Formats: sequence, structure tokens, C-alpha cells
Amino acid sequence: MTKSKPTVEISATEHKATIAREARRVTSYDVALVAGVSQSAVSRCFKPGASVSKSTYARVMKAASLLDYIPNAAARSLITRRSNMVAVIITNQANLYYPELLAELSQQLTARGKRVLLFTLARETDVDRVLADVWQFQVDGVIAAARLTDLHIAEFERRHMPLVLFNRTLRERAVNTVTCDHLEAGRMLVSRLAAAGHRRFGIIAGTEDSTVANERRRGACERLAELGLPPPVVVPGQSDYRSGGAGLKAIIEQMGRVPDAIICGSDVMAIGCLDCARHELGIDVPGRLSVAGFDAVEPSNWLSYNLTTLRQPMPKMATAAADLLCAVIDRHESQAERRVFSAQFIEGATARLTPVPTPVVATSGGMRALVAIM
Amino acid sequence: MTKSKPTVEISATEHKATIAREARRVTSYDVALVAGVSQSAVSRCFKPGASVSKSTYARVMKAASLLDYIPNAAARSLITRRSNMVAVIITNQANLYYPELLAELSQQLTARGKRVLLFTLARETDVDRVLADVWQFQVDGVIAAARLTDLHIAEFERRHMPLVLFNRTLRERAVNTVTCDHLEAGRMLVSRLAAAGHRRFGIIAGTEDSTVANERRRGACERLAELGLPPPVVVPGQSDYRSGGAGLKAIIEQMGRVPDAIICGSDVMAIGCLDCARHELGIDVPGRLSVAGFDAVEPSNWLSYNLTTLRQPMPKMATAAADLLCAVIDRHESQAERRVFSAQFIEGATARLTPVPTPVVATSGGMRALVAIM
DNA sequence: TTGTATGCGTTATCAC
DNA sequence: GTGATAACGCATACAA
Repeated sequence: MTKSKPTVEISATEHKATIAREARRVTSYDVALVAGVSQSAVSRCFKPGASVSKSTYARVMKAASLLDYIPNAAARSLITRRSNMVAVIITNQANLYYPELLAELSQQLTARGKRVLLFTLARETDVDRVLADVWQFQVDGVIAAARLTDLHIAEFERRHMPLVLFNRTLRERAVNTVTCDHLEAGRMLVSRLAAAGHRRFGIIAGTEDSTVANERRRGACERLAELGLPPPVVVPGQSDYRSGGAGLKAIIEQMGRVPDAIICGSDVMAIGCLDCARHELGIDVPGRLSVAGFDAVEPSNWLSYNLTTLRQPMPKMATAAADLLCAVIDRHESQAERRVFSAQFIEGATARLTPVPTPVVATSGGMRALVAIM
Repeated sequence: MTKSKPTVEISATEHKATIAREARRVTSYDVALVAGVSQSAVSRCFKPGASVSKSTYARVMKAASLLDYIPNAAARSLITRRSNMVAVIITNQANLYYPELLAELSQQLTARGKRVLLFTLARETDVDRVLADVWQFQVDGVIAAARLTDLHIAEFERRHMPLVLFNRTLRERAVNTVTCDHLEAGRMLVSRLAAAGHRRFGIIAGTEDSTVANERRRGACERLAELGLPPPVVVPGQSDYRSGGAGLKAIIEQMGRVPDAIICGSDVMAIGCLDCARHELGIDVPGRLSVAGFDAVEPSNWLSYNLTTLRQPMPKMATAAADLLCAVIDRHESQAERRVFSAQFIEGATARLTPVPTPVVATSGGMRALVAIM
């Protein structure tokens, strides 16, 4: 009986002690030793769909669990050239205003076997600094909700790094993007407001470098021009609450009167504008002034606001971004694709959306606008 | 002239083409070849504080930049046993309500040379599933803003994985924690409200498994009992906006009248409660009813609300968590430490904080409470 | 199905 | 200061 099979448990405990003494990690080789098989057999047991006999599998798994063995992803990625990590580059701003974006992305990517390595930017211009890290960490791909320049994109191509831009576009290059049609959203909003007879518009824009807010503004201005309405008074904003109130005052000052409608580059500014109008200036909204925003952030549908706004279909967009990226990573689809989603109009109650039942006099301008869009 | 030194540039371009043809990554060996040095020399050039001559350094860096070489973090971590990645485990809930937490953590950890690998939980109970991944990815440490059981903690210890709990505690084990003193916050709030003469309290609790909301409730109840005030009517909530309104109605129904004050487990519920009181039930706040919350989320200080609440010092707490974790990782500090921060009282305008200038009759109960806390 | 041998790209150790 | 060489922990081609 010299060849009596060593009890797995005893060997495992002993071996575990040895490993602890040597202060090293548990490796597949250790498991192999305890299970009495080769290291490659262990490796195969942890690869789904590999050919292993039932008995070997059982022995290996038992040993692995006794030793608390977990495969080392770093070593694996070294040889498979897959880290199963995806970098998400997002500005603090974006994360603050759309927390659900990160949650959805994380959820969707996890469902596809990828983990999120987070890169946050204090400013949009910090991209260069984080990109260096992105290359180091050998991520399988990148989802960027930040402004990348043509040069950045070129580097992605040079390094064959799959990339999906989220709510950013770049005309110069063919690149995968997932966006909401902010231009269309801006136009849609103006159409609805104009149809209700609004003529004098004010616009509180987002920060200079916010492409999203810029597109919205551009869409609104375009549509206003098409309808033959007077050009809006546009004032700058920082996309925050304060900018809403400040913007409202600036518009009134510049216009010399309260406008018919104010379009804000984001809901938070719209809420700031609304609060300022109602609680500071005593302006009746929507009686005397209509206020509308974009995004449909959570507070926008609270009773105190019930904001007229346009919703980006974030969950769908996040899913699309994850799909697109994984298609490139897993199936090497190199054709650039753009997935564009439409914003959904939320009526709310801060904008008058039907024409005033004109008593006697209608301004000819108002009527013209009404006709123009019909 | 057979030994003429090959021009670096030409060699680099050639070599780059070779690498591209072989469809492999650029390695330190490639750089060494182009720079005309050994692979170890290249490695040293990328290790801060290593001993390399100026000229070698320059040659290597030039070659590296020509080849677009970036060290492979996976290979590095394999041998250094440092991934420079930190796992952040956070519930979707928490991320939705405190987006600044993740931003701050990311910021602070980046400043310390660590990257955030994100693990989001749909439910607090999903911890088990993500922990398996955490082990795989060889992170250097974990910051967990999720409920871990005693068993989980045991596994962290077994694997020698540095851990910092964020806003969660565990009495059974000595573990690093960063928390806000929610019990104290609950007590503080009751003290202030009681001092103003409030006697009949309602409490809208958070979800069953929210330790944070539970602590707050416990603190409030404790203090009420100490002050000899009647026990509050406690109703459950989901920490969301809807729960605020629903909770208010439930309390009124259960109490048979409008309470003097309602304490909500979170600001969002407080805002829901406030909106319901004012816009649905027409209750004057703070005239007839005081409403208070916790967290000082952004909307809480908007003009429409100006909520009475208590702020958690998130930036400080995030910094503390990063500090604590890095101390364990880098300096192997094994002594468990608890860093507890106090909440800051924000007066706001939704709770009456001074006694009613009693005309003639003061309820003896109210007076007793007043005396008790002085 | 299983084991042997090799390589992934780096850092660390040691001579020189 | 520099270069050879051995790890690190795993996956895979290949032979058995």
C-alpha cells in the first residue's frame, strides 16, 4: 500500500501553510500539485468549454476551493491579450448630472463580461493626461464621454484601440458614436413653442466647450430663423443652477423686457431659471414666461417643477454604446457606425404649449409663425 | 565604415513595420533594439529613480516615442504584485444619490497613483457575485460602499486584501471604516426640533437594508425618548421621491392628524414629503409642519426647497477613505482604524427652529422638552 | 483527455 | 551604469 493516494485535504492544508510561509500567491501550479494533475489541466478547468473529464474537473475544483484559488487576471491577459476591462472616460460634470449613465454602462458592460476602469476628468481638457494611463492599463476598449480631438482619435487608430464616443461627434474622422440628436431636440422644442405663439426667445447656453449644449442652441436658432422669428437673445451659462437665474436676469436686461420663452441648455439651468423667475422676480411661469430645458433629470419631474423638457434615452444609449464597443472588441467590426437616438418631448407644465385663445388682437408676427410651422 | 552606427530613425520605422506585420504589441525589447541598449535598460528608464545615464535615457526615450511604446501594466503587475487599481464597490442607489462620492474617490485615488475599477450593485445583496471578480482582477485594495457580511470580511482577511468600508460598519470585526456619524446626526436633528417645541414626530425611514437610514432613525428615536417626548410614528420608505409623499400621508393617517415635524431618512424623501405637503395637501411648511432630511444633496438648497438638513462632508470622507486605503496598501498599516465625521447642520427653511412666541398657553409637554435639552 | 514545453512583457537580481 | 537571466502566473500548441 505504498502507492496509497494521498488524501487531498491533508495535502491541501499542508500546501496552504507552505504558500503562506513563502508569502506568495496561490497559483494554478499549487492547485495542480494538490489535485495531482498538471498545471495545464487546472488552466483548462477554468476555461469554459475546454475539454476536461468530469473526474479531473471535480478534483481540480475541490483543490482550488480548498486553496482559495482564483485565476490571476493579469497573467491571463498577458497571454490572451484581453484584459476584460473597458475604460470609461467621463467628465465630472457629466457624472454629476447623469449619474445613471455610469450605472447603466457599468451594468451593460458587466453583462458582457467587461469591467469598467473609470477615468474622470476635472476638465474636458485633461484628456491627454488620462489617455497615457488608458494605454498602460491594456483595456480592451474605451467609451469616452469627453471631448477628444482629431489627434486623440488618430492615436486610438494607431494603437488599434476600439473606441466609442458618447454624445460627442467628430466630423473629421469615421468613428463609432452613440449620440442623442441634440440639434433635432433644439429644433423640436422651438417648433412646439413657436406653434404656441411664442415669439421672443431667450437662450441660456451651456459652457463654451459643451458640444451637447451647443448643438441644442444651434438647433433652436436654426429653427427660429426658418420660422422667420426674431433672433433669440443668447447668454452664456455654466450648466449649473446658478447660471439659470443669472441667465434669466441677463436676458431680461439685454432684451429690455421679459421674453416669451427661455430655452436652457440643461434642466439644471432651467430649474435655476424657473426658481429665479418665480421666487425672486415674481414672474408667472408659464403664464407670462415659458421655461424649458433638456435631459429630464430626476428633479425635473418633481411637483415643484414639472419641467417642460426633452429626455435623452440614457438606458438605450448606454446599451448601444456597450453593444457597439463589444462588437468591435469581440468581432473586430471595423466599420465605423453612428447610432443616433431621438429625444423624447416631455410636456411638463413650465411652458405654454397651446396658442393663447386670442381675445381680439393677435400680433401679426405671432400669426405668421403659427402659419409657418403648419 | 562597416561599424557605422545605424540611424535610430530609420531603424525605428523599419522595426515598426515589422511589428505591425507580425501583429504584436510594441515591447520594451523592441525599444531596446531600436535604441541599441539592453531590454533591462529600457525597463529602468521607465522606473522613476532608477540609475540610468543621461545619454541612455535620451536614446531610449527617443526610440520609445518613435515606436509609441507604453509599458504594459499587466506584465508589470505580474511581477511587482501591484496593479495600481483599486476596486470601488458601490450600490446603484448610492451612486445615483451621491454622484460626487465616486467623482471624489476617483479624483483622490488618481492623485495617489491608483485607478478605480468600478463594481456597481443593483442590490446590496449582489456582493457575492462581484467579489469573485474583485479577486480575479488583482486590485491592490477595495473601498466598499455596500453592505458586507462578516463572512465577506473574513475572506478579505484571508486574502490579505486591504479594505475600507464607506458609511458601513461591522461590529463583529476590526475593519477600517470611514463613516459619518448618522446616529449623532439623528440625535442632533431631534434636539434642534424639540428645542423649537416640536412634540409629535413622524419618521419616514429608508429601505430596510439601508444601514445609514437606520442609524439616523435610531438616533432620532433615542433622543426623543431621552427628552421624554412621545414615540414617533415611523413608516417605511424606499429612499426615493415617491416615498416622501406616500410616507407623509401614511403618517397623517396613522397619527390621525398632521404631526409637528417629519424626519426623513434622506433628502430626496424629504423633498417628496415637502412637495406633497405643499402642493397636494396644502399644508404650510414650516408654518404647520416642519420637514427635515439628511445629506444636503444639490437640490436641497434650491430656492423651491431650501431644505433643513444635515450634510455629510463627502469630499473629506472620500479623502479619508483614499488615505486610509493607501496607508494599508503602501505602508502595510494593519491596525484597523475608524474615521468618523460629524454631519453639519444646515438650517434651511423647511423646519421651524425657534420656539413659537407662545401667546398664552404652552403645552406642558413642550415646556418639559425645552427644559430637558437645556 | 492529458501532460510537456513555451511564451506573454515586464521587473528584479545579480554579476560585470 | 549596464546587460544577462530568472521569475511572475497563466494559456496554448503539440505530442502522447
